[in-house]
Formats: sequence, structure tokens, C-alpha cells
Amino acid sequence: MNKSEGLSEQAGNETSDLSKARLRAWLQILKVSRKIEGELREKMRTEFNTTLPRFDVLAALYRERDGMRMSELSKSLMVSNGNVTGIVDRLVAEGLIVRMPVENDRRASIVRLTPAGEKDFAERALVHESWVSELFDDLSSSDADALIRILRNISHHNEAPHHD
Amino acid sequence: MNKSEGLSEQAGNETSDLSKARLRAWLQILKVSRKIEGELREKMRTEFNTTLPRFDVLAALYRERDGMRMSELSKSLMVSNGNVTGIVDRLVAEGLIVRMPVENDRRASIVRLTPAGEKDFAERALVHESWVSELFDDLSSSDADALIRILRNISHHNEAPHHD
DNA sequence: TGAAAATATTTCAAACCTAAAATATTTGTG
DNA sequence: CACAAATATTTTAGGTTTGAAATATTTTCA
Repeated sequence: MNKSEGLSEQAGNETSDLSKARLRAWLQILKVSRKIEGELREKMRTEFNTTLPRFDVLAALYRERDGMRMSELSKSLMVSNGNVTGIVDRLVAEGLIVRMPVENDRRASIVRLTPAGEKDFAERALVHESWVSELFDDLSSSDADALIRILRNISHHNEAPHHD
Repeated sequence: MNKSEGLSEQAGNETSDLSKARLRAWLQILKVSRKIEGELREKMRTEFNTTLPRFDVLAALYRERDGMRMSELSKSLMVSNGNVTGIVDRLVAEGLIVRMPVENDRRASIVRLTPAGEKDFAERALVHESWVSELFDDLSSSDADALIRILRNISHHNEAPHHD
């Protein structure tokens, strides 16, 4: 029933020490993630006059200069399809991205940065990186590496199983 | 200008390796946090017929059996005051918590679990812990400790400075 | 070919979330 | 005491988010 419980687990011991340690780890991830996200949202608002979700979309499109489909975008950001529609609508209205038809598939559309969007993001990305670096001021190089390694293990375990 | 840059930083080197490592670490935190949060939200919905924010409120009140003020609640959950108002309204409607007047201060109110809310949460908390433990199945005891230590460092650095 | 299934996206309703304004009450100070 | 400042909470407007339903188009296959 509980995959996490190995040979040494005693019957009747409902929540093991390991299980409790994992819960604490999760709550700590959540705490840091909320705190940092809040700080960045505030910076985005006051200094860039934009929002975190919009910045995230621009970042994704900056990595894929030829553009992405709506579904690729939502998958990459790990948010729902419907959510991306609204954010893309606003970024289009701001002139930072465009929707383009897809050859041979009139259901889909490709979204990509406009020159203005590309310029905007390139400038802001550097400032964003400096904000993050300040917020993680106490994170040493070796701790950053350890953190990344541990978290990658967790993501890999929870990777969506792919269809074949 | 950039507190994170030490003596060895070269002028003109706009984003140091350390700064990039920290950015990668942040993006990885965000990725794990979104993935896990999504999985837990889905479980909450399908198996408990509730939402993560509501569960979080119950969890906070379960730790403080005598109840908390609205402001303590929002601070503890790191969300805005207005946000908590709505969630508390819904939990009151569900009969899981109650608002009580505060002696000598008619501005404030204290929120606490009803017996039903206490019972409900106690049962669900165990299941929740087992979900988390499964999602973190690959996280060893020592990695959990390392993760907690590193993340605590980060939270402490970003702790809100207190008023004296 | 032509209907059913699959796919890509948008729309919708409900909830969540924030920042700022509004409301109600208490505290501090002349 | 009066009344300004501070405090606790709610309300409001606008944006974000989800899951499900709706729409449009493409693919599959009998």
C-alpha cells in the first residue's frame, strides 16, 4: 500500500521518521518557494510594472526563439492550458509576443516574441538574475550544487511517464 | 550595488558563475514545488474533496488548538489578509472552523477548529503525510536533512526584519 | 468516403491571490 | 476629553489558476 516503506518498516508504525523528515523537507521547500516568489512578484510589479506569470512566459519563449505552441508553453510552465491563454492574450495586447498560424494545422498556433518582447526580456533577465542572487545571498556554490542535485532527484522521480 | 559579489569578482563580468548557479537552484526549487503542489492539489480534490489552501488553514489551526487571529493566520501561511478572509468564510460554511470574538478587542476575531474540523483534519493529516512521503520516495534521510539545512539558511536570510 | 476518436485551443465558473481602499475599533497624546 | 495615529479585518478590482465543457480541426479506420 505504501511504496515508500521498505523491509525494515515496522507494522503499525504509521508514520516513520523518514516520512516525517520528508514532510518537513516539503514544508521547508514550500516556505522558501513562497517567500522568494513573493519577493520577486513585488520586484516585478514595482520595478518592471509586470507580473511573474508574464515574465515566466517571456522567459520560456526567449529560450525557444522560434516560438512554441500553446500546449508546449503550458507544459513547460506546468500550468493549465486555459491559464496560458489569458496570459498570452495580455502579452499580445502589450505587443511583446505574437500568435502565428501553424502550417497544415489550423487548430494550433505558435506564440513567439516580437522584437520588442525580445529586447524587453533580455534587459530584464539580467536584473532578475541579480535579484535572485541577492535573495540567495547565503547560498554557497557547493550548497547550490547540492540543492540542485537533490531537487533533480525528486523531479526525476515525479516525471510524468511518457507515452510510447 | 550587488551585495552578492565578493572581492574576486571581475568588473564587467555581469553575471558570475555563482549568480548563475543560484538562479539554477531557484528554478529547480520552483519546478519541484510546482510539481509536488500540483500532485497534492489533485489528491486533495479527488480523495478529500477539498483544496490545498483550505487544508493549509486547517493545518495551521491544528497546530494552535486555542485558535489564531486572522492576521496570525495570514502571516503563518505567508498569504495576504484578504486572501485568508475568503478561505475562512468557506471553511466556516463547511462547519470545520468558527470565528470567535476577542475579549477587549472588537476589531479582531479568533478562528479555531470545531470538533468536526479537528476530527476531519486529524484523519487527513496522516494520509497527507503518506502522499508526501511517496512523492519524495527517492529522498534519503541524509538528503532530507541536507535539504532542510540549506533551505533554512535561505529562509533565515530572507526573514522579515522585526520591529522593536 | 465518412463517422468516430483524437488533438489543440478557448471559454467558463469557481476559487485563489494580491495590493489598495474602506470600515471599525483601539491606543496614544495634547 | 478629543482626535489623530495605529491596528485588525473586510471589501474591492484586477489578475491568476484550475478542471471541465465547448469549439474547431485533424486523424484514424471500418
